[in-house]
Amino acid sequence: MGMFSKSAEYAIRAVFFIAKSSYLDKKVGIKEIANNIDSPEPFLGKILQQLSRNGIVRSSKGPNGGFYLTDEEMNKKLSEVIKAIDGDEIFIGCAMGLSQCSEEFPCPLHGEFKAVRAELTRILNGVTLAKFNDELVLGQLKLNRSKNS
Amino acid sequence: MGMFSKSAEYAIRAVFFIAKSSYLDKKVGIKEIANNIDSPEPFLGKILQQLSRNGIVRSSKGPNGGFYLTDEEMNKKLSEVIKAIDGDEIFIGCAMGLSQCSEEFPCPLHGEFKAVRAELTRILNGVTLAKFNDELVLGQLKLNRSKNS
DNA sequence: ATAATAAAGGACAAAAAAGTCTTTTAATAT
DNA sequence: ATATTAAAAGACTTTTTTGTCCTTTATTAT
Ligand code: FES
Ligand code: FES
Repeated sequence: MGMFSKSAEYAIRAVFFIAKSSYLDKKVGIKEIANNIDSPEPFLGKILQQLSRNGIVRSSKGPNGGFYLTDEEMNKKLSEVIKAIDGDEIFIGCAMGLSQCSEEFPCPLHGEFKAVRAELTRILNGVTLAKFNDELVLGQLKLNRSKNS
Repeated sequence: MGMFSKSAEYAIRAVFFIAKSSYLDKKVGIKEIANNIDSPEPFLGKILQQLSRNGIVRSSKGPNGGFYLTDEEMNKKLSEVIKAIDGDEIFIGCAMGLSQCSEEFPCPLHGEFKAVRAELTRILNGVTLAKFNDELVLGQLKLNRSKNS
């Protein structure tokens, strides 16, 4: 695996896609999101449920329903998305898996890994869901590796 | 999960323990390692097999056998340990799981995540298996969170 | 009111990761 | 040579993650 779980990866791609759509004042359904971010549709549904329950995205049912963000969600941080799906272990856990990361009884990697985690946290706190809307609309950034889009 | 898989976490703790033992000119068996790093004994056996096949640690069978490092392995980098167990996805993979990380068609997080990965790589390349032997012998660093050490 | 739509929820299924157990192979001490 | 020791190897089980499918609930358009 990479840095995050598969679920979290789908979640990241999905929220940016929803952000871009909401920026263009469009709600989007699971199917459209899945097609645009290369994720299995029903599995993505489960992930969106979690994000919705955690207040990361909003949803409405019925015709013309779908997922969207208000200004409130647009200002959420990417770190909150990760935490909603993967928990906060990556932000606070010990590099070599000791039951808790401790200053008093540090593991060998403690000093150096504090820095890595801090950098990761800084970056994920600095990225809002709205941050890349302009570039995404202009097509300068990608949420998939497909032929089209 | 944390940054690495459970297997990789056990591997990291194990190699540092073996390094410390070899530094004191002692071979160590699976049981002793498992007891000292809080890992399930048979599962650790599997991990040590992989490390052995990948040339990270050496082993000898029979009475007084066990795992140990020569000067050659003492100079291996922690990044090699991680790669032997988890592969190199964490060092080269796209933050949001696109099939490949690409400069030409970057994902929104590309710029910032390059930095995180570079920092991670720099640190794991900078740590040799021998690096913490003195501190481990002195008991200043821990490989478990148990009552006794 | 009714039909159509789309997310929510729950029950499953498949695959991967984590963990266990038993047998085999190699080394050494007697 | 033989018994003993300890890792290697392989088959297996359990748990977690990933993914699917079907039913229910809420919303909207007619
Ligand atoms: S104790 Fe291991 S990272 Fe802090
Ligand atoms: S394209 Fe995503 S990190 Fe490089």
